[in-house]
Amino acid sequence: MKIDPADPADLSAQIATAIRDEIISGRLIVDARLPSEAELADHFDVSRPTVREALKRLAAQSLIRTQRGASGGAFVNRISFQEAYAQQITTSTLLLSMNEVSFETACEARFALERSCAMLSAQRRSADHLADMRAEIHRQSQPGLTDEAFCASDVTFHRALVDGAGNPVLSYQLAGAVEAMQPLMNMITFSARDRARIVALHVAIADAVEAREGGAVAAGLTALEEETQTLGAGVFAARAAQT
Amino acid sequence: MKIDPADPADLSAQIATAIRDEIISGRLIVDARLPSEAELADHFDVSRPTVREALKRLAAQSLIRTQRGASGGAFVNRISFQEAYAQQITTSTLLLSMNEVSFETACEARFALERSCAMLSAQRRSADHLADMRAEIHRQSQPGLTDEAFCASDVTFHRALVDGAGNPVLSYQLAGAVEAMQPLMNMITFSARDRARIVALHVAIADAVEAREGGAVAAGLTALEEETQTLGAGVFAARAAQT
DNA sequence: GCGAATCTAATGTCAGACAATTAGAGTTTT
DNA sequence: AAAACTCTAATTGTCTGACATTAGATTCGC
Repeated sequence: MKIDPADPADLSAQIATAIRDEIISGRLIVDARLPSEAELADHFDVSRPTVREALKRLAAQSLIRTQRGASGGAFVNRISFQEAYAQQITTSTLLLSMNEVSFETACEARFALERSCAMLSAQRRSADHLADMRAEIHRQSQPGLTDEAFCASDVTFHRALVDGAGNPVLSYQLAGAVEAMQPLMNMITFSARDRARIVALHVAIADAVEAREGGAVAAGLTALEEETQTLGAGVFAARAAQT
Repeated sequence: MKIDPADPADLSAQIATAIRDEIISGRLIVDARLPSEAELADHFDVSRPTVREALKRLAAQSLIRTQRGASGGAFVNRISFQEAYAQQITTSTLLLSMNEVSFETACEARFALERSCAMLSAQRRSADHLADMRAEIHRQSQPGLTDEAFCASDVTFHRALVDGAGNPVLSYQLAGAVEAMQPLMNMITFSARDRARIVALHVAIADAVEAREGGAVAAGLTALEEETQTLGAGVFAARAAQT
């Protein structure tokens, strides 16, 4: 591991970067134990609090985990799909909410990405995936559902569709795209007629998945995108008029 | 902001979570200044080093930035697309390298996602995007190129294709998919004949983009996926035989 | 009025100490 | 001999207090 001269950057940031590079390059493998905080402090010629700040940075990215007690320490963490999901969703959500990304752009990206699962999901989906989709459709059809619950069910429906492709990498990448849209979707008020149209499209998609017709699934998603864009445009216009 | 009782979790982790929730929920908006470390320490009834560890966790996720000097402090950071790219690539790369994701699965996901840009990129690409693609094709055709340089050029080619869709959210999501594949691609040794085939497919894709034929772009990507899968399977078989 | 020196508030870093936790060795008991 | 218990040592978690560094704000001098 390299040392750090008198840089303008924080020492803890430099140390974190140095260790992160060791992990990414593979020189520190999964479950390897890092030197103790005291040893790291000695090696980098800094104090223990500074080393600790560096380690917390890495812990925030799920790159390491720490364990107390004798033979404890910091260990290189095998990042799980679940942890990666969570980080991706946090980053994507904030990126969208902080950068004035238009509803149109976000929506377009989301459906374009989801269509990439259409073929695979139609081919590979299990009965469980289909049952999940049908269950969510049933839930969405209940009257008296709040808009938030409707959106949440919508997300679950689409997650089932994506997971049907049976490719965990694809599921991971799409988690960010689908979930990050939820705050934007939550701004929409769904009338009964809107919901009926959306549920009808969901039914069409589920039918296509059941029939293993990938092209029809993609077409259904495209129709759903148009519907969603129309709804979003309405909300956008109303908000602009209000201002 | 809520306080934290005697939890099993680290105090710094709890504090980081509390502040992160404030940011995600929008109660702390972009460029808002957090209380000083001393004030936070007082509020949460912990010491300043503990508060600092919490803030470093947030800084590692680009949620805040800090500034020294009078009227300095920690500010809610507007996460940029560039920062989000970097985080996504780091997470995706580690996820793939640490979880024994098969080349086949990663490759399938990558091309499935990239095909989602085919239509949009064919419709919207500028002359610049096309020129970038042509330039990379030219570079890839040079003899004596190292495998690493060939892969790097390949990534640049595909980034140009993706950026051609003119949707920053799409570009962000795909950055992880395309870049995370690079370590896996670097394990492949490309023979002259392999390169010729790949370059020919790149030419076909570029031609289709130039002609604004989205279907042909998607078909080209599918052909490229097959070629890549064949190459990857060869490497995989050789490595298995070696063991 | 403008520039330079000073003040001040905040983060960055350090040193040393103690608390809490846990694995493992050693000891005692059955 | 095996099991249960105790003790020890190593390591992270936290606290206190201090000093260094930085950069905006203020004041003073001209």
